[in-house]
Amino acid sequence: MRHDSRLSRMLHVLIHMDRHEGAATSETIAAMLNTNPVVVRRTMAGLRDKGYVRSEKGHGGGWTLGRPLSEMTLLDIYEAVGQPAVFAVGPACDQPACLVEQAVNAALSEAFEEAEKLLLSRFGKVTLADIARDFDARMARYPESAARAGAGWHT
Amino acid sequence: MRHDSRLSRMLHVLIHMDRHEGAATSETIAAMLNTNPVVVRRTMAGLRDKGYVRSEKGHGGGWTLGRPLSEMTLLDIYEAVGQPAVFAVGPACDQPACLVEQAVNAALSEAFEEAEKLLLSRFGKVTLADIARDFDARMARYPESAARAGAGWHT
DNA sequence: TTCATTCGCAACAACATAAGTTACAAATCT
DNA sequence: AGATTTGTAACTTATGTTGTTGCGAATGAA
Repeated sequence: MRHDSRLSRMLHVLIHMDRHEGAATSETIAAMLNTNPVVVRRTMAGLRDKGYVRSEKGHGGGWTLGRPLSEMTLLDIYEAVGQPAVFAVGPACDQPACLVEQAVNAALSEAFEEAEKLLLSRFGKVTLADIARDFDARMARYPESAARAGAGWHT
Repeated sequence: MRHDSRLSRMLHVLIHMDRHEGAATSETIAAMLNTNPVVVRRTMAGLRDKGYVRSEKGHGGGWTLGRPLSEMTLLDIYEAVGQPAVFAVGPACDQPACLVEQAVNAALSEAFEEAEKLLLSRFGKVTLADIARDFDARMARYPESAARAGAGWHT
């Protein structure tokens, strides 16, 4: 099963937007993510609905941040992109009549729910500003990449 | 993304096999899982390779347990079915040149790895005998289902 | 006003993967 | 020999993410 990369992509975009003056068009963002402007609009729509970004039509329009990175957590963005299923494995049947299967589902659910709880709780504690800070640290460590990274919109 | 149900199915089958005398054919198992004999053989092949089950061809052949349920953990079976990807969400790119994306991947990986570690560690602590015991408890609580559940091969 | 720019959205195609199916060979037992 | 049963390859189906096309609506500039 190919995994869902929307969360990763949106985090990437948001941090770039924070480091960039003015609005970014879907076209620009798509080039950065190696994808299509329509995919960008589709995915960013969820973030717009929650107020994390704003969009403007027409000349000079595009996408801008709706609030500072310090006020967005991984959990916020995860939810804004549609709370995709966390796990790629799950039960064969949701309401099995078979008691064996019920016991199996119970054992699996318990483990999965615990792991999901941990994951989301951790997501809730990490802000995009934290990631941006890590980016700054990486840029300081690798000055040869810094030129590219600091030059605005890029890969 | 539809999830992978192989782990769930194999746990289900193994416990039924434990409660059943003699070999079970792929046909019988497939009927129980509402699937196809070939899917059963394909999935059980992994368990056979690890010795959790044995298969015999020809008359009176079929599948039997290779060791007691108390000596199989959820982790064992998870690995035997091919260690499917645990998570349905992941990075857009595995080796990004972009330092922002690297920072994003690092933040996500850290959270995912921690959750996966917890999940697999928990899997390692649960034996199939534990699940079978839970099944016994459920059967005691719901005697009306017990007749069906105890009658050998069923759904 | 007219025109270029840009988002919004519906509809459809491409692609990946789990699951289901068909067909046949090989092994085993009666 | 013949029936049963697994082993496996090849193909099809189903589902979900991603990619693409097309067109409408809004915005700003000339």
